[in-house]
Amino acid sequence: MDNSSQNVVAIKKILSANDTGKTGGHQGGMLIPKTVLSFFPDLGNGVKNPRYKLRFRDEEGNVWTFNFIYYNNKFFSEKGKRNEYRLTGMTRFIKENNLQPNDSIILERNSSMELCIKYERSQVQESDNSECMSILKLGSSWKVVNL
DNA sequence: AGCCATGCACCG
DNA sequence: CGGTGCATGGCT
Repeated sequence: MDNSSQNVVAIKKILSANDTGKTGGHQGGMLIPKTVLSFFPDLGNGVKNPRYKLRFRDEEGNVWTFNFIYYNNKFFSEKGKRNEYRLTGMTRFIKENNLQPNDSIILERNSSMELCIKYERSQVQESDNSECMSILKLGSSWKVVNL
């Protein structure tokens, strides 16, 4: 095995309200805390606002393209103050999965360097449809019966 | 350092 | 024209 290139395989980011767009922001993505940067390819600081397009596969097999951007104008202009990383282009992913603030997004890299994305809910879903659609865990002697 | 917010460009 | 993302300012 050769693990010299990457040792961080999975990261988890708890979504802020702004990340999900709930606060009226339309930045379309989330901030990447520096503590989790080693998961991502190095963007360097040679140019202003460098970026990569990264493809992530979700658990249903859909592929999403997000932009990993380093906003670093702090190092390129007198008045620049930006020095942070963001992953953008996630609006549709967040909407389709109905992700809320405090939910988590988990990014993983498998052995072939393929990126995957999944999510984890920390809040109980709003009880609009709690009547009949709770998650059901089936034991081996149970089966689903259609009425 | 991280999160909130927004004017504008682009694109369907 | 509405939704989306860029780039950036500002607040905590």
